[in-house]
Amino acid sequence: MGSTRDPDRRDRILDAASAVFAEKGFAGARVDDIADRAGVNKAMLYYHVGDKTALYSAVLLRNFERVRVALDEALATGGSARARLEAVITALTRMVQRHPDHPRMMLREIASGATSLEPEVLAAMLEVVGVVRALIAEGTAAGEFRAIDPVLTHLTLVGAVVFLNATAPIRNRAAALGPGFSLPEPTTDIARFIKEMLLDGLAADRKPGGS
Amino acid sequence: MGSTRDPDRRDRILDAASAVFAEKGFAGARVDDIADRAGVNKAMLYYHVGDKTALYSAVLLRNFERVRVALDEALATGGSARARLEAVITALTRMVQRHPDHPRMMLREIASGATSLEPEVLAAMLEVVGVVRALIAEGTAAGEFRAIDPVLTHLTLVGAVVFLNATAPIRNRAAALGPGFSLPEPTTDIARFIKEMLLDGLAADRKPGGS
DNA sequence: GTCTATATACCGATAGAC
DNA sequence: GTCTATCGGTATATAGAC
Repeated sequence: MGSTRDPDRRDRILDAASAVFAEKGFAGARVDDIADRAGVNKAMLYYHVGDKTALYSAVLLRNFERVRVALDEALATGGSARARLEAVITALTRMVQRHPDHPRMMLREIASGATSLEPEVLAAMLEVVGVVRALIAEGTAAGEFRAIDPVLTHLTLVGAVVFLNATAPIRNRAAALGPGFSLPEPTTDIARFIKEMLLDGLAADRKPGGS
Repeated sequence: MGSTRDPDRRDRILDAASAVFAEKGFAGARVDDIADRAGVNKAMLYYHVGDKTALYSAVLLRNFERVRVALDEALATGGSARARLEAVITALTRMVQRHPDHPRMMLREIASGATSLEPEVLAAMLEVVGVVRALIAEGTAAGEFRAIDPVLTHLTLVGAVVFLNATAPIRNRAAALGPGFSLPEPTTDIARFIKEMLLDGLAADRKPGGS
C-alpha cells in the first residue's frame, strides 16, 4: 500500500473510486471506469489497492476521516453547546457540499442495511456519531437543550443535512417538469435553515429568533 | 399487462422485485433472483412485465401510489394544519415501517441523482411532494406555522422519517460493537419524536409541550 | 512496478418447443 | 401462455512478458 512511488496516485484512485461508487453504487461501479478516471492501468489498481471490495472500504475510511477532522475543528471553536452544535451543522453542510460522494455512498449503505460494511468502517462511523451524540447529551445536561434522545436527534440532524443537499439534483429535474419545485436556493442557506428548523425546536427556552 | 390469468401474480412479481431492488439496488439485483422469489419462471417475468427497467419503474409507481393513498387518508382527518401534519407524520412513519422497500429504493435514487427515473415515476413523486408542501404553506398562511420554506421543511420531515427508520439495521449492527448505540426503541416512538422535534420548531407560538 | 492479453464466470434477454 | 436451453455481451480478476 505505502510502496507506491507516486504518493498522489493512491489519492487519485480513491478520488475516482469515490466518484464512481457514489454515482453507480458498488454493484454498478466498473473497475475499468475507476482506473480510467484515475489515469492508471487497471492491473496497477489491483496491484496497489487490492480488489473492488478493498477499494470500496478504503474510500469510505478516508472519507470518514475527513468528516472526523471537520467535526474536531468545529468543536474546537468552543462556546456553549448550542454554539458548537451550530458549528457542527455548518461543518457538516460544508462537508456534504465539498465532498458529496461520501453521503451518497452512505445513503446506499443505509438502503442496503449496511450488511457489507466492514467492522473497521463501521467503527470509523461510530466514532463520528459518538462525538455529536455526546455534544447533544452535554447540552441537555447543561439545560441548553430539551431532554431528548441524543441519537435520534443526531440522526434527524444528519438526515436533514443530507436530504436537503443530496436531493438537489432530483429537485432540479423536477423543476423542469412543473413549477414550484425548483428551489436552486443558495447552498449556504441550507445550514441556516437547519439551524432555525431544528435548534429552535431543541432549545430549552424556545425563544423566537434564537438562532 | 392485464392479460395475466392469475391477477395476483403481477403483484407477487412486484413484491419480489421491490424486496430485491431495495436490498441490492438496480445494478445489484438479479432477475433470476426476483423470478425465484416470486415463484415464476424467468421467461414468464419477461413476457408479462417486460425487461428489468420496466420492472423497476412498475415497482416504484405502485409504491408511490400506496404513499399517495396513505397521505390522502391522513389529510381526510381534517382539523388544523398542525393536526393534519401530525397525521401525515404518523402515516408516513407507518408506511415506512410497513413497506420499507420504497424508502430504501428512493434512498438509492437520491444517491444516484435520480438520473434514471422515468418522467412517469418522477411525476408520481411530485404529486406526493406537492400535497405536503401545500399543507405546510397553508399552515404558514393561517399563522399556525412560522414563515418557513415549505419544500425544505417537507424534505426535513421526510428525511427524519426515513433516517430514523432506515438506519435501524445499521444501528443494530453498531450496537454489537459498542455500548450506547443500540436504540432498538419501539418504532411507534419515532413518530412521536419527530412531532416533538420538528413541530415544536415549526409552531408559531412555540408553546412548550405543544404536541 | 507496469502493461497487454486473456481466463473465467455471470447475467440479461430470447429463441423455440410445447 | 409456459418453460428449457442457450446465446451474446460484459465484468472481475490474473497470468505472464517486460
